[in-house]
Amino acid sequence: MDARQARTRAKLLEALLSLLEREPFEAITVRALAAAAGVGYATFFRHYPSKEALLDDLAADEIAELLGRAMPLMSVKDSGRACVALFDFVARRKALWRALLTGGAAPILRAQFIDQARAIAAGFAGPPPDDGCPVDLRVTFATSATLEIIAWWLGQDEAEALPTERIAAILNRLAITPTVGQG
Amino acid sequence: MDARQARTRAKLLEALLSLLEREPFEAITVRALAAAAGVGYATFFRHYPSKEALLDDLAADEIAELLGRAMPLMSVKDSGRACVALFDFVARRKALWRALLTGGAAPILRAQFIDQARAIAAGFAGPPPDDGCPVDLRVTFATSATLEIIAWWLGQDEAEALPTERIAAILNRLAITPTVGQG
Amino acid sequence: MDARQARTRAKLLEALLSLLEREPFEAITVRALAAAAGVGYATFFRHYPSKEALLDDLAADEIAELLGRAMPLMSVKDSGRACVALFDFVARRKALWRALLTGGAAPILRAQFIDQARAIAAGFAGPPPDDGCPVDLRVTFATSATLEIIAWWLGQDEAEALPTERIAAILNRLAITPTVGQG
Amino acid sequence: MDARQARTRAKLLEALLSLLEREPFEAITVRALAAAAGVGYATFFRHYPSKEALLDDLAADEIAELLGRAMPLMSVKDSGRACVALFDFVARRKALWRALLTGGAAPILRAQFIDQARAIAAGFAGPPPDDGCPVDLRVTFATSATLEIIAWWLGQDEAEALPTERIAAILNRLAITPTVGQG
DNA sequence: CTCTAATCGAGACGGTACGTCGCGTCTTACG
DNA sequence: CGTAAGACGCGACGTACCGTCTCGATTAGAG
Repeated sequence: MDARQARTRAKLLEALLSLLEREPFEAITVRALAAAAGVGYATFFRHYPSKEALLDDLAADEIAELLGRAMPLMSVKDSGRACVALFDFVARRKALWRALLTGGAAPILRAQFIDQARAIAAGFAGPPPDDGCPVDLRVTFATSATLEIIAWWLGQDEAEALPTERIAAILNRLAITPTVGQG
Repeated sequence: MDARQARTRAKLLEALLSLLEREPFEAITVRALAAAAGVGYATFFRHYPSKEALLDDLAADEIAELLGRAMPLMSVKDSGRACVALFDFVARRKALWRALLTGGAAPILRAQFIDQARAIAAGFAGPPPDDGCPVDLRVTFATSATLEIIAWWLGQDEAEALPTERIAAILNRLAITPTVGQG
Repeated sequence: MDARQARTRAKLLEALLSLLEREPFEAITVRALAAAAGVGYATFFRHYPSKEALLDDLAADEIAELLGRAMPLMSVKDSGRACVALFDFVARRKALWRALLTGGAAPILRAQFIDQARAIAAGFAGPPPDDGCPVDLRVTFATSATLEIIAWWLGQDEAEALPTERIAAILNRLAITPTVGQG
Repeated sequence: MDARQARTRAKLLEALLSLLEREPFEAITVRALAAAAGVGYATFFRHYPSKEALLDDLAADEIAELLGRAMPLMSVKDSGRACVALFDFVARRKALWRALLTGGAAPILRAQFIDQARAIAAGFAGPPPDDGCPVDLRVTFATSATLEIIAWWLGQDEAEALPTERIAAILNRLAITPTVGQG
């Protein structure tokens, strides 16, 4: 791949990331994006068909990194550690994740998240415990619930927000255990 | 209140309802709405500041009716019956609820739903069991999870979709019991 | 005629007059007019088909009064006195005449003025000196030129404006004498 | 400058010119203009802030050409020739000038005309004969009177209209001589 | 002095044009 | 000769007035 292409893509991703911390995704125009990236307006469309596609790209990276931190620790008996790792990661990039989970960005992020989660779930060898709940629903539920809890936490007042261990424990109890364990 | 106003409002609500069954909310323009309602374009804005506000109104009605069916049956020991009632209601208005839970309509519906759920939760006398999970998060989680599961169910292929009792049971186990009970 | 009607008409005329001193005619909406007159919006249309018609009414009164002052003094040998009377009258209602001669009000006023001038000219018995200039053009020219000079005078800075005798003399020389006399 | 811009501007001017021959300026909407020019509606505003500005542009061209024909012939002793040239020019574009001198277009045209006339007057070296009439008023009067006489002539019935030499002579006598000469 | 009809206020309504904004395509001028 | 800059067509937005209309609530002026 052309080095210039890679550079442009990187600049666009970075620009989106920086704009997202200042205004909601819906309010970001392609023109602003191109300007912030120091790139011609038409050039944007040579790389992405829409700003949604760019966000999708950004979300893929971000989520992959998040899951890369949390999933290795995940196991039936010790999912709690994974949850703590997850919140530690999110806590370090609050502004970005707040932007990703609110407004117009949320559906795209959600879809990406579910896709990646599904891919990982498919990788697990063992047959899921059959309690009548389809695997697809398990994944959807766990993912959505996780995002929901993260979003709620990010929306709280900075001062009185729950510490990461506490919120991680809640996440584990409400979203992870019921879908991973035997129910 | 002027009888004309009430008539116009009703026509607008009905028009939105009918358009929602054909196209996603984002794709519905105010002009199309006004035309479908047989109402002047400017008249729309005399009643609602935006199509979102109209949707909010519609959602409020719809959710109030849904909760009116399900909540009376709700109790700690027998929330299952409420879940079945809920899915029976949704099943009867599949097209509409599909529209409400997908695309741009979802956030508005979600917010309405959480508001109404919070109001109901506030009505419950007894202090919630303190397991470290704030009431606000309980409500948010239960509501989101419920909507998530409904949305998943509506998204399934008609042919192989789970029967309402089965999906209701799953809803009860994943979303209701963990937040209502002692955890 | 109903006393209420007369009262409403008077209130509308007065309202227009007062609004004209604050904003140009084009910027005055029928709604503002009705409000300023303390009259229902629809009521306006029960009296005048448009704000132009109301202005026409107002202009007719105003011009009739102006001509009533100036014309009696008019004669071939002593038109100068008439011109002074004319400017004295205008000077006393500067704000109004400024409004009438600027912006959207001007054409209507002009038309009224020419009509009334033509009517008066028709009343003069003697055949006009035939120098090849049609009477209609004489009247149009004299009227327009008069209004033009008045408008210019009203547009001048208050401080350095010409005294009425001076401007009256100019009016007499440029507009009146050439059309009344033998040329 | 971009060739497209020039092309668009030309198309807009031409469109206005052609529409003016069919309907009064006030009745021409920006939408109709854009459509007649074969140009997008929003594109209009990329070139002119309002239809008035476009008319101003058109008027500037038209008046410059008119004055270009008439002024070179102008001199104290032989202004008559200039008047004839002026009416010859106007006669050749009757429809357009009728449109320019009636209705909403008139004030704009008048202002343009006075501006250009003032510029030309300022170019004349010699000090004006001081008869107590300010130069500014001279110019305003001569210009207005000229336009007035042209407008009257254009408004006459085609059949019985005065020949150009006759109306030119009248113009010279009523408007030009009194302001250029010693009065 | 009453009663009946004209007149009024209030304001909802269907229209139409406005000027703005963002999109995604396509032309052009420049390096 | 390719590429960024940006002009363009499109279409929805929300605003502002327009003039029509339907209400009741007054209020003349005729009987």
